[in-house]
Order: sequence, then C-alpha cells, then structure tokens
Amino acid sequence: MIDPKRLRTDIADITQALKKKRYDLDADAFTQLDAARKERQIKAESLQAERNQYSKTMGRLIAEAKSKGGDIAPLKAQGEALKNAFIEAEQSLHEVQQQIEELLHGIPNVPDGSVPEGVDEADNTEVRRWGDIPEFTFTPLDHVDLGAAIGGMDFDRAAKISGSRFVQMRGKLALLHRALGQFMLSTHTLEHGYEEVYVPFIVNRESLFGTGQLPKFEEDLFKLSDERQLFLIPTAEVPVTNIYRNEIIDQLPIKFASQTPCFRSEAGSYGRDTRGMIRQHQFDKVEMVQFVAAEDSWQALEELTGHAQKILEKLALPYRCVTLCGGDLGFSAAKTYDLEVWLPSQNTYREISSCSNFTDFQARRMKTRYRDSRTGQLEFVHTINGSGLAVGRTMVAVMENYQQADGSILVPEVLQPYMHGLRVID
RNA sequence: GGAGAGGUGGCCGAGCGGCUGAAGGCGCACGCCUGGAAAGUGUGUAUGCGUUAAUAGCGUAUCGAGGGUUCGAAUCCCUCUCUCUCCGCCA
Repeated sequence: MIDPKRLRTDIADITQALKKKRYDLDADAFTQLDAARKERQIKAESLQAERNQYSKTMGRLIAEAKSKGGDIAPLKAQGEALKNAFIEAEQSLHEVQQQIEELLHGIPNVPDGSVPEGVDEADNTEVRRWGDIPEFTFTPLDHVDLGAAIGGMDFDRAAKISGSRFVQMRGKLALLHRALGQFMLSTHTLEHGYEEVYVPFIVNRESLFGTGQLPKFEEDLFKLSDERQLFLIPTAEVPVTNIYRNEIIDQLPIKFASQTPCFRSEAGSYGRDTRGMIRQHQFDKVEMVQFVAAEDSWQALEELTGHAQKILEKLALPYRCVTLCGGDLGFSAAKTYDLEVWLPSQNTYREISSCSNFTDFQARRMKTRYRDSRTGQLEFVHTINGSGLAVGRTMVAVMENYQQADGSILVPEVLQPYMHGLRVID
C-alpha cells in the first residue's frame, strides 16, 4: 500500500511515476474523497468528543437529579440526541473511508526511478549474461522427449490423476528433482546466511492481502471450497513474508529460505507453454525472503539476486539477468530482476527466478515494523524476495543443457552428493 | 467430534458498567547515589488517525476480531477466531 500521506502531498509525482507501470491513477477522485474524509472526520470526532464529555458528567448529574427527586429522563434524552448525531456523522465518515481504502488497496507500488519504460517483456533490459551457451553436435531434445526416453516423467498419468498441467516423476528423475531443492536450500542456508523455514501451504485472505495477491488477483489462485476462505499458496512469499504480519521486529535484517510447492491456476494462459514442465499448476520453488531496514533494501535486492545467480553458476547453467520494464513489473514490486536460464530446445532464455524489492509496500499492508535505532521511531520494514530457484524449471534446464547424444543426462557435479554419487541419468 | 477454561501494554498480572490508556510488578531509558559497578532511589516508558510548522499541545480510536445493549462498555449479551485442559478419533 502506498503511504496515504505521500499521496496527499505528492499526488502529481506519484500519478506520473505510476504511468510507467501503465496504471492510471485518478488523482482528482482521490483528492476529492480525501477532502470529504477530512471534513467528515473532523465533524464526527468533535461530536464524539462532546458526547464523551457529556457521558463523563452523567454519573454526577443523575445522582443529583435523583437526590432532588428530579426526573432523569431529560438527561438521558440529551445523551441519546448526542449519540444519534454522532452515529450519523460516523456513518458518513465510514462511507468515504471505505471508498478511499478501496482505491488505496488497488494502487500498485510506485516503480523505482531506475525501472525502464516499456509495455511488456520485450522491453525488459538486459543487465548481464553469464555462461557459455552449449553447442551440440546433434539436435538437442527438449525435456519432455528426454524424459520419455529415460522414462520416469509422465504427463499422461498426471493428467489422469489430476488434469492438465501436472507431472508425475519417478526414479532417477524424481531424485534429480529432490536433489535440486536440497542443493538450493543447503547453499542458501550454509553459504548465504539464510535461515530455513517450514510454513503452511494453505493461507487465509489476510496473508494474501498482505503480500498483494488480493484483492486484485484472486483468479490466479486456487481457492478451497471450504467456508473459511482459504487458498493454496501461489508462492512461499505469502506465508514466509506474513510470518511478521502485525508485528514489530527487533532485529534486522532477517533472511529466510523456504522450499514449498506452489499452486497457480494459470487462468488466462491457456495456450501458453502447454507442453512439459514449464508452466504447471503445481511446482516446487525455493524462495528467499529478506526483511531489512528501509535504507538497506536496494543493496539487499542486489545481494539476493546474486544468491539466486549463484545457484545457476554452481550448476553451470547459462543465464541472463534482465530488469523488468514498468509494464511487466508486478503489482507490489518497486523493481524486479528476472533471471532467465538458457533452454537449448527453445533456443532462448526463459524465466527461472524473479527477485524484487517491495520497499515498504507489503510491510504497510501487513503492518510489519521495526524501531529505527537512530530516531527511536517505528518504521515499516522493507521486504525483498526472490526465487532461488524454481525447482521444476531448473530441472528442465539441467536436463536440456546436460543432455548427451544418446539421450542420457550428465548430473552436474554439485548435485552428485545429493544423488548418492550418481553421475549419469539414463 | 463432545465438555470446560481463557485471550488486558515489551512481559507478568489486577480490573468485571462511569473517576481506566488502563493499578501493581518485571523489563527498559534517563537522573541521583558510587572510585566504578551491583543494590538502593527518583522520573519516565504503547500505537494508529486527525489537526498542526511541530516527534509541542488538543481531539479521537485501540484491553483477540466483528456486531449488539446502554446516556456511558476492558467490564453485560451474541457471533467468529486463537490458546489451554479433559474425553473421543487419528498421520
């Protein structure tokens, strides 16, 4: 959520900045609503003050009236009149407050100045490339064909069990999948200073509101039919970030890493990536989440992106890093780097990690604060998160980049300890 | 699933219709004391919102959440939620 105070004082600047995100802020509507809010709030609060004042003297007045044998009905009637006047003012205040809130909840985070202009992913700007694109003396297969040849990657049976966009794996491929997750988690905890967390995979509306998936993006989520309004997590970002919802953190920074399954309805992407494991309703992901002081978040974003890159580098997978342009940037993010891994079968780079600085946007929604050591004031923390990495897509990348002419797959050296020393999958 | 008990400030814990943003204690901060420290002692110690030049005042809200009764609710009533105890069931 954007700071409403900032919206009052800098609305022109914010409106301009949000254009980059292709969001059209109705500044006049906000200004009018806020003026109405101010007027009504002053009125309601002064009526309430009057009423409080009156109620305080009531005990004495009633006692006096009674001792003189007087009638206390008029005293009560006056109190009642004050109450009714207040209730009316309060209702009218609530109306505007609700409208303002609705507007506020739908405004995306303001993109950072360094975010490039643009409408979609074609306008993302490349920051760096790493690794050499492998050259094959044969025509490389994609992971689906490789999986079929090896055996143990079964989309048909997954469809029978569940439907489209699911996979079932067995044997060495299931092991490879597990090894990848373990390798990532171990690297982040042992080398990058993250603490491992295990979290619920089912969350409530408040948590999804906190990180920004709700109220706008409900159709992307799997919702449980149960009356409690629970949802399957689309990313570990939701439960992990919400660990500190409604709390004051006393020690920053905090760095968490967590492996979870992620569930996405993929509504609106019907024709895209229908083949293979690239776009599934369920996939595993290792997520890194940092809570930092406001002044540290930009550095933390660079650091966290580096941690994700490190995984790709250890796996010797060629990748590039791009800065998302305004139009491609998510609702809650102020800036996002995507890491894209090389996929030989597609002869292109595909997203495998997304690392973002949310500044105080999520913290404001979650009411997650810390005490600034210099001013002693409570401030909203900044949150940063990123995939480190999407396990399913990493598996695709390993299979395709490490394939050999005979259809077997070499196991990257760093994974071998996690795979009982296995060097080749065939 | 059945029966019961409870959620009050950073923590513990009183309060059970007006004088309570909330006793008392612990913790914390600052001062005094001390050669220094401990002990002792004094003072202070929530947050949001509004107004404002102001982190000064003033107003308003908050005692798990939401609703209700009342002139007035932390205190009474209802719903929800979470925690604990006992029984049942169970990975």
